[in-house]
Amino acid sequence: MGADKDRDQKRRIDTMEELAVAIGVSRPTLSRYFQDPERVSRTSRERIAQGLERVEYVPNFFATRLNRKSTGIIGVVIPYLNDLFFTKLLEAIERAAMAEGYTVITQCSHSDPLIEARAAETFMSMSVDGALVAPLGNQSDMKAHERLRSRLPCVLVDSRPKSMPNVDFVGSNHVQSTGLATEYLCRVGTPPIFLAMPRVNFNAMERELAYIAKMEELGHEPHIIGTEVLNDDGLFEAHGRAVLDREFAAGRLLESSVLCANDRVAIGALRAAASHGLEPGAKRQGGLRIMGHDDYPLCPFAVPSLTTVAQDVEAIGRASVSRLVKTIQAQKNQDEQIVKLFDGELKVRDSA
Amino acid sequence: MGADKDRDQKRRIDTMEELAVAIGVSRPTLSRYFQDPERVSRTSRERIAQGLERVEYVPNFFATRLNRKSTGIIGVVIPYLNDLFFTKLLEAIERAAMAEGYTVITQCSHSDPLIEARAAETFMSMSVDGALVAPLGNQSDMKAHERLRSRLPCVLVDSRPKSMPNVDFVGSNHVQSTGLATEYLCRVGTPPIFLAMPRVNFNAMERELAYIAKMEELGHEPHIIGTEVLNDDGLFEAHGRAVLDREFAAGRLLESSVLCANDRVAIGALRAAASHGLEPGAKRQGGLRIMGHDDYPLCPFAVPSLTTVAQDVEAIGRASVSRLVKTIQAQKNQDEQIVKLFDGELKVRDSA
DNA sequence: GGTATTACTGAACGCATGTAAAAGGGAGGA
DNA sequence: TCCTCCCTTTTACATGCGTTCAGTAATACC
Repeated sequence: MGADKDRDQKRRIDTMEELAVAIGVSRPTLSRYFQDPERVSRTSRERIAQGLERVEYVPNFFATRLNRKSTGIIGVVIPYLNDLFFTKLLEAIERAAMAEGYTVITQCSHSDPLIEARAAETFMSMSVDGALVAPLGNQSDMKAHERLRSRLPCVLVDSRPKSMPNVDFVGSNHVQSTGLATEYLCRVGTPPIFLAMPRVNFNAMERELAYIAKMEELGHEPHIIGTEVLNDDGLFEAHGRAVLDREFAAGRLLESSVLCANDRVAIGALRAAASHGLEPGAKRQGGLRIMGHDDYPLCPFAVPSLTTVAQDVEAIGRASVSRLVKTIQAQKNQDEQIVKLFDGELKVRDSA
Repeated sequence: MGADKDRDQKRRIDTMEELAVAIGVSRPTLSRYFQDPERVSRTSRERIAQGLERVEYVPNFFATRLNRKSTGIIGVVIPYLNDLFFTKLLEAIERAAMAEGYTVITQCSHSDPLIEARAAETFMSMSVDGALVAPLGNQSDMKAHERLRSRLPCVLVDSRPKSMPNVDFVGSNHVQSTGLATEYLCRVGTPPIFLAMPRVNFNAMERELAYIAKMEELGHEPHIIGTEVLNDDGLFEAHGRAVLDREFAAGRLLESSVLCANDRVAIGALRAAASHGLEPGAKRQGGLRIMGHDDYPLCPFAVPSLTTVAQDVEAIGRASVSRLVKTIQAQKNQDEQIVKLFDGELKVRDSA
């Protein structure tokens, strides 16, 4: 009977005040209990625990946050969702933040600077303890970013606008990773040309420059294609396919090494190669090779499987949260800026 | 000068009270202005607007929500992020909700019933106006779902647990879509076998059953493989590859039509086919065919490009928001339950 | 047994805003 | 000029809970 009553319909209680009279302790005692059960005596603790079994009560999120010095919330801004790189990053961030005891509120910019700026406003109005920002890129509203930074601890993730050089940053070492890829391709075949992506973010430029630097270091002539916008849907895959379709149709690059700015571009490139009857791969000495960057989750399942250089997304997520939490707990903004770059790791598969 | 001052450092104001004295109107007038500028006189309106130009002020999110009848927030629960289907759904939902003037708070279950239940708790404690729930599946904590439903308007999206039959639901008509795919494959080649996915959610079962029904309707013997869990990473692609690797290695299914439970499984299947030197496609009459379900964004870029049946994700997102908003505005829960299913659309490409 | 110390509790106040009711103020009509 | 009506503003109270601090009970010590 009692068990049935428990299971079926507990008495619903809306405020801590009601709960206090229902259990027979004072409201402040309950407040302390919810923040940390150790802060009340053992007897009260047990009494409250038993009381909570018999009722249905959820503390009001807004009321609890309103009057606290720390809201326990971390805000995350990401540019868009339809990319498995960002979703992996987000999952890593959420796991790390959860482990540290923070609540994560994510806002997606949907590639729109206005929405990104509004997300910053939202976080300020929520008094989040800190923010992790993967910025849109050149189009970002820098004033909004600055306001956010002036109010609360911020860490940039993945991409770092040149216009905000003295902010904490966690991302990939593109000089190393792109250099590694370039070097690998030079070693196993002809020096690569670089299939760029439209310069929507700063990583795009960084990788281009890293490619050029490594090529010159190795004594080769750099050659870049695909910086122009060819398709309007904004899909990286469609871009890669369009660029290589054009080249292959003109009889160019049929025996080249092609280093793509990222894996999604490379997947489009693979598609174009297949359409033209080409089989990119390490097996054919001197023939067409296609390589990506990032280690997108689908790489092992591409046809042929895509050789790439992996970003350590998990580590980037963890490190960014770790740094942010440290800054938050230090109260004031740390004096020295931190820039943490993770090296890429070669993933040799079939395509190069 | 004045412009410079504006641009550089506006006076920062923390509370509405301060703002009121700074501008010279009463605080409640400001409150009404922020909710709807039309609710104050034109003179006050202009005065406030001018005043806001000169200061930096963000209303406190928690305080504004605390004492309102409606928080203007819609909560969204999705099972995991590393799937472009859900990210597309989420984008559609966010766009639609934004257009309706709602703020969206998304919580990801990370495939964990505990986290899913906690997300429900969070939404209750935030007094969200309503919730859109894409449930985890069989493992979901049904009691948590029920509590959520008893407190606020809910609409299930994408997947509907059998244990909650009388809740509003918006999703795909799998009987129609899977039937369409089955029929198509029967028409252009040999009757398909069905490559299932582990039965993590209810759509998996629905599609299996729809396949069986259509096969029997057409007078063919249904044949299902891949219901067992073969790999531990939980990736659909790896599952599809593992199942077909095994079959092909045993010399089975080399000339069959294979209908995959979803596109990610199919992408793994394509990978397995390539590994065994097979070229699935409509071009070879009577030969191996592979077809998916969903129209995952990468389908056109697969090698060969993947024939599939598209779910209208955009429509599902819009309809779910629309229904939820309607329920919210009707105050009380609507009497009649609504189930809205969208038909799938055939996307014929190269693989089948 | 008495006193000093500690641990815990609860009354009172504060938080930043929403909101209903009362006061104000201006226009229009007599 | 005065009064009424309508709209706006203001006053006052409400929201649900964090937090401080004085008071009290419990414990330790002599």
